[in-house]
Amino acid sequence: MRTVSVVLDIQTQALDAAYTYAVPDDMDGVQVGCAVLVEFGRRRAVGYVVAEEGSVAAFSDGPEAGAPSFGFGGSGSAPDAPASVPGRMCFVDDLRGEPAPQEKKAELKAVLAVLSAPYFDEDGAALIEYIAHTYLAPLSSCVHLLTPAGRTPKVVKREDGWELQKPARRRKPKGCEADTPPATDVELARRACELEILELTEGQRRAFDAVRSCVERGCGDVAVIDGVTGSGKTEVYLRAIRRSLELGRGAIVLVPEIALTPQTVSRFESRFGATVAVMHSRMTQAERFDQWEAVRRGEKRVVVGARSALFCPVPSLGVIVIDEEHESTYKQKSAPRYHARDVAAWMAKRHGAALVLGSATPSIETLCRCKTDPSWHRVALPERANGRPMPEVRVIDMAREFGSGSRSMFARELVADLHAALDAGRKAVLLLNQRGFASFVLCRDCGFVPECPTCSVSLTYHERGNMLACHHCGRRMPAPPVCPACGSPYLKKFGAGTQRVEAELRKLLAERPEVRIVRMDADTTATRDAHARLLDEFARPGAAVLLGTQMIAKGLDFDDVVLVGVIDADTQLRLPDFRSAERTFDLIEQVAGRAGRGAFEGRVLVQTYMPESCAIQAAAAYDRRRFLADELPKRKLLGYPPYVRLVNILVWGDKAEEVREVAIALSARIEKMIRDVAGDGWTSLGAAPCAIDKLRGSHRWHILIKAPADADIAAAIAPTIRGRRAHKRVNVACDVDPLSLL
DNA sequence: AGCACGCCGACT
DNA sequence: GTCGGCGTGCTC
Repeated sequence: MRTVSVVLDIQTQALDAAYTYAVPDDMDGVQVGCAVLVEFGRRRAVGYVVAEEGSVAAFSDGPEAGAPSFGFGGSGSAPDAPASVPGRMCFVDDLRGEPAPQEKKAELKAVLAVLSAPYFDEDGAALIEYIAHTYLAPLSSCVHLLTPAGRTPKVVKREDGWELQKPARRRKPKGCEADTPPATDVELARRACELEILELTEGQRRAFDAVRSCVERGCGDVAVIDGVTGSGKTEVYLRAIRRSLELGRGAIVLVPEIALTPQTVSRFESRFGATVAVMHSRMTQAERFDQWEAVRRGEKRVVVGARSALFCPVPSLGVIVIDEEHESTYKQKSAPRYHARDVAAWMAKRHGAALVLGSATPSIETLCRCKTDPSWHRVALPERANGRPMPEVRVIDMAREFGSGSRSMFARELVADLHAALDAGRKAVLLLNQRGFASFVLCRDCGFVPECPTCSVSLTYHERGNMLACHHCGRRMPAPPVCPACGSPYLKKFGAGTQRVEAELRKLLAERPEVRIVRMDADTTATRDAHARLLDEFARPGAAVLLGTQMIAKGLDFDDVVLVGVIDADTQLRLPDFRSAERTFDLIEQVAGRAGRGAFEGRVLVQTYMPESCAIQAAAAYDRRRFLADELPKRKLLGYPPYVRLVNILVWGDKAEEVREVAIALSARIEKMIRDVAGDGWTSLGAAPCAIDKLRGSHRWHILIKAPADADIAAAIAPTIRGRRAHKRVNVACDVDPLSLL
């Protein structure tokens, strides 16, 4: 009898294993990747076929002494069990060590119906298993990475039982179906090649050679293009994709969500035409599904999108490009907490594809990997493609500025340069890391600072509507006229946000009504096409100032920007995070790259109260070596990546006391695991409340673990995490290689 | 998650 | 005497 492993589409930690079902002899179409309807207990559920039962052994880690195996074999979730035999059904009775009657094995339920064509193949199933294993994530959350959002069948409970809801049949996207057969990859490559009119620079040629040999070798090599802003990395990506198409293979390009502007997308479309599929969060589910379908059918061979585009079903994948590789948007902040760069590296190996990572500021982890892993190759592009020099960066000591009598948030030098740029009819970009008007409000009489009632962070004052807003949960409330604690009328707004800088800027430029001031932050880009509209507004000929948060730091390419001002470089630097110096360095280098891209010389002014800090000094000198010489010994001394790996175990729930108890108990088990099995180089910092210990009403604790850089984290931690009994009201999740510890 | 089973308090 | 609270366990 044929059997299959099925991951149930029921979102709970307790059901996080594959279950085995029988396939009736007369049922057709049950394949890996299909959604199926099954009976589970006395309910019905949708599940996804992840393996033919006979092949389960291939997924299993292989039983090790005392450790439960993990994989699609089911039963792996049973704690402290003798190792199960791969590929054999293993009931809980067996695991308890009782002499269970073998006949129980026959009691398999049957698949009731096939609900869909396959969403993924064996490679996809292996990818699901890899992500679930590596990041200790629930299997069903990993399955949904490969499944088109909102287009999968569901069962819902009704009074009269369980009802199946199939997604509505989608009308054919207008026209363009049968009339012209899609061009072959080779033909697409030929057309793209004709559009390669620009001569590559020496650096681009070297980078392309390195990338091309990775593509041609087809063994999952990684090329890191370490190229300054404006060095022409995109042209290298375009040619890498063309080369991949020549070999009959498709491509995936990941960009940070915010870079998914028409500007970026049109670069790819003008080179590869209608074969480009675009995926981003502002699209409707139906639009995404149409793209997903076209990719799956092989009609579109190049996918450009944000993190989740990595899982688009591109047949015969030849190259994956990740632009701005250092960006933290590539790490998912909810389960499965995967890092697109690391998953892409695995996929490249599996598919015999190449991985191309590009950045002006590669992450320290990536730079380090290039030194230790022979399949990771770094190529430098130290010069801009147009031969222009990098703009001069000047650091302005704001304490000294204040000391000499200036009370403005703009240093005198910045004001002078701004007027000069605008006089010449050119443009300026001002960067500020804080949206809203003021970062917090403080009572001058009693020191009270209004906090979000559900998030334990201070509220940000927004001038629009005189509101206080929580930037974590989005809650908004009217700003109180007097101190809620003591009734004092002296509520002072501290710190400057984009709204306040905009107001100051309008005052400063009151004599110049013709100068356009465009503010770009999460508040002004909330609507669907706001991002593109604001950029168009800024791009119009003539003097203009673009004022925004980090979202303006990357990707902008306007020839007539001659001045970049960083209003407060310290906001990042002061965060209690071991990566804050690296982020500050990256931010300054990235934003500096917006200036002087065209024929005009650019200039960058960085305002700071910490002018001596190495991150700022080194960034101003474009001297990464100097930054690393300062930063790496600190990381080593304090025990942070890249010298160790981190795992952050998150514990949260509604009841503070229950969360605390679970966290402390779990911490004890972790410490026991470290003593008994993990060995040297592992440490646990114990259970502690999170820095933001309340978020959206949920109380949060965490356990930070440090492991040796070469440790097999999943293997060591899985028994403790997967093997624990799920608590009703307290959730536990793992964040492997976390980017944020808040 | 959802459903059953099971063991202790106030009520048609 | 039963109805019903939710604590515990199980679902291929």
